[in-house]
Amino acid sequence: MDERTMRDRILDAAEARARTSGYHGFSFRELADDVGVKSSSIHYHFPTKGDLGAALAKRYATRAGDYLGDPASVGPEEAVTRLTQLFRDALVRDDKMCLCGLFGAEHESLPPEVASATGDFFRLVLGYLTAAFGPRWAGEAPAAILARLEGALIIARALGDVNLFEVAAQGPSRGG
Amino acid sequence: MDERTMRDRILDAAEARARTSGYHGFSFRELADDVGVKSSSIHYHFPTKGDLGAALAKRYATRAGDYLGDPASVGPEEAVTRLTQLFRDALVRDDKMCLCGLFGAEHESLPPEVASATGDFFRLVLGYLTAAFGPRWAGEAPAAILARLEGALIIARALGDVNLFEVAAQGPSRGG
DNA sequence: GTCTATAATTTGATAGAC
DNA sequence: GTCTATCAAATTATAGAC
Repeated sequence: MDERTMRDRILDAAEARARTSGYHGFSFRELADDVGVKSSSIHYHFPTKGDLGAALAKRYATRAGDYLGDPASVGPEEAVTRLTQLFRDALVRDDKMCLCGLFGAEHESLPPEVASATGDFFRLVLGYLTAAFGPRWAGEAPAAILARLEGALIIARALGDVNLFEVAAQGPSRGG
Repeated sequence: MDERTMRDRILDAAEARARTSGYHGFSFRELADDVGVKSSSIHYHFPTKGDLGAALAKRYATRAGDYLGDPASVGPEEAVTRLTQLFRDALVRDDKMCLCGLFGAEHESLPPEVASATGDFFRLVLGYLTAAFGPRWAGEAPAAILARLEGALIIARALGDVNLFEVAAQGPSRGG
């Protein structure tokens, strides 16, 4: 049996489509077909597409935060390793974009509540790295690390070459 | 007078919208209104949306190549400087995404001809950096530099903070 | 080359029965 | 909570007059 709530099943279907096509690239009808209900039932759980998009970004950020854990107890290297693995999972395990990377690229065309929740994801990750690095950190800036991972995902997927992600994710520290 | 050809006026309007909303986020009707014609006239110049999207990505790549110049005559530092300025212009001057960064994120949901032309942009830039760096280059990999710039654009726009682009674009070489 | 007109489909969203 | 039925608007695209 499917133990997920209908709300979660809808969010799962929406996330899969949004991470492939973006906010403007999926419809309530498609989600309804994916889940096996009618589109009016989707509207019962999420009155508007903006509501759904915002819930999508919020759940995505919450899950990322849970995966990354407490920055105070991981240390700088482990923090970067965990974040890198989060993006590698998106590429290899899910074969999908980072939801908020794609929403971030569409930022100006999103309903305000979706744009806001997308921003929260980036603030969460930057805050995580900043906290894990501590005030004495002299290495690559949190924004540079996160940017590299978002971009690496795009390039690797656009060129169909997983290794390009590893090359880009490796960053400045090239063993040699 | 407007010296641009109708084809270019359409591409200009389409680029502005695509760089804000993505491939799935604009319509022929909107472009027609922007340019001041009917949507059937847009179809005369670009029979399908895929034709338009591919032309968009091709023109974008060509212009980027013209801006970057011959890699054999610029040297590694100047090559990175020029590429960085290309992305800074997108953020500050245009207040738009990189067209191919957004198309790349939507890659799996694009018509084949658009996905292909988008890939050409990334191949062009990576080839440019690779050529400018030469075989003895031991610094940051071309894919890492390009990834950082694409991601920096997304993050800076999503958080409405131009300085985040500069921080991320700065990369590993932090003067201190 | 641009227009009017239109086709066929899809979109986000609502009303009301069950 | 899901359904049927429906809406008004928008979508990509085509046919044919001018």
